[in-house]
Amino acid sequence: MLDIKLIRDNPDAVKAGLANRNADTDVIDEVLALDTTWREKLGDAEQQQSALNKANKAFGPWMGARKKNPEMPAPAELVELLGETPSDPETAKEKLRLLGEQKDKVENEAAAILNQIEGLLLHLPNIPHKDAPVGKSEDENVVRKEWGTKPEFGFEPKAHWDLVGDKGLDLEIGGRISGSGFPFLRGKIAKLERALINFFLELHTSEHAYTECWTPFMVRSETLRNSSQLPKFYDDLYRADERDDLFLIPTAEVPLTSVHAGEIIPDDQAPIRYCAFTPCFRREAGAAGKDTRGILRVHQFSKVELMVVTTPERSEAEHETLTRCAETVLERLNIPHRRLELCTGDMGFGAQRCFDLEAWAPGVGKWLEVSSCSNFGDFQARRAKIRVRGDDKKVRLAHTLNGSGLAVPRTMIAILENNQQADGTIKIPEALQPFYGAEVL
RNA sequence: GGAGGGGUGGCAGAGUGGUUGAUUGCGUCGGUUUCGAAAACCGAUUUGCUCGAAAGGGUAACGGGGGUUCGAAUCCCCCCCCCUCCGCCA
Repeated sequence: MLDIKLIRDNPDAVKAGLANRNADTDVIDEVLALDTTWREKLGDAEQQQSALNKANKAFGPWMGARKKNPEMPAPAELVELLGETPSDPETAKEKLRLLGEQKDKVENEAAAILNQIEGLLLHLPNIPHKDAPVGKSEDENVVRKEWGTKPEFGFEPKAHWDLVGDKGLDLEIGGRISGSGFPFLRGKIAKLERALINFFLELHTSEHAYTECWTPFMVRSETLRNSSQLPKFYDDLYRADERDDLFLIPTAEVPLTSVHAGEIIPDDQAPIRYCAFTPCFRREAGAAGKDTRGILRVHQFSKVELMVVTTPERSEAEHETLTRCAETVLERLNIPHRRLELCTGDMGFGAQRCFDLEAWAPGVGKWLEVSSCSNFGDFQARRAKIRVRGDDKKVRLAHTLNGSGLAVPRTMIAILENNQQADGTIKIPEALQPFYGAEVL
């Protein structure tokens, strides 16, 4: 969520940022107008409340005093508020009740407006970081680096769906059980899936400083709002059913981001780094008919996620570190890949800056996104109320970051397609062999 | 699913309608004392919103949301979470 104070103080900068993201900017004027009214009503209500509080505070002692002396006059606070000396407590009560109703009315009006403002803010994306390249669409993303060399084959490389039909990737059975986009794996491919998950986790926990987590795979709507999937992306989520407020997680980012929700973390405990394997469930509502073949785009997939909570001062450095951790996975697996910096028009809703890692897949002849490493700034922290406290005791919003490390299916595609041999077998990358238990698949 | 107990400040733990944002203890920070430290003593120690240039003022919060009342941490209703026991089931 954007900072209402930033919008107040610097509406033009906010609009410019939103415009770079191809987002609507008129809503900012709407928010500003509502905000002005809200603050007027709030001040009004609080002033009335203040007067009522003073009178109420004096009321009890007055009642007590009247027990000893029924002639005890009403206290000055009460007289001041009512503008007259009440004849008896019952009359005073009635008048206070009416004043309270007046106050409630204004208070409710203010609350309704605040609600409206929040509704608008919840649908606004983050403002891009000043260093993020400005651009309209994915065509303007910037390649920051390329690693490895694309393999040369003495034959026409096959796409993964033609490579492993006999090795246990069974899309039809998945379809029979659950529908399209739910791959069924058995035998060697099932084992390869497990090997990749273990390899990822082992690398990030043993060599990188991430704490392994095991999270719930279903979460409440509140948890999804914290990390900004809700309210805007409801259609992309699987919901358990209407009896429970539970959704299937689209990524481990969701449960991990809420681990420290509501907390104030001392600066010296930052950065807090977590990683977790989870299945990810996505309806892919907006992508129907796109990348339908093989396991390019599926409704359920495995992923190991990296997530960081840190101070505003450290977040940029952490962003680079996190991205490097994800890149290391690809390097160890010897997969040709590149790092893309997303332009303002292509970044995800909550990101202020984002690097995508793309693995080369020679069979399908495409770069495949296997990781998206984002710095959210304080965008998620504001929703989740995650804060940090410095040596000077000052409290400020934390920064959150996350990235895949990595998504399994597309990494698997890259391994299969890059390491295919003329005889139809696939060489297992050396780093993965201890986890897979063989050199060839 | 059934029965019961409970959710209060960093922690522990009081508080059942009126100067209680909240007794007290611990912890933490500062000071006195000391060559230094411990102990002792003194003081400080939540966060949000809002008004204000600032100083400072106002307001809100005792799991969450409603209600009763002139007034709610305290009474009523709904929901969530934790604990114990029973049932059921990996």
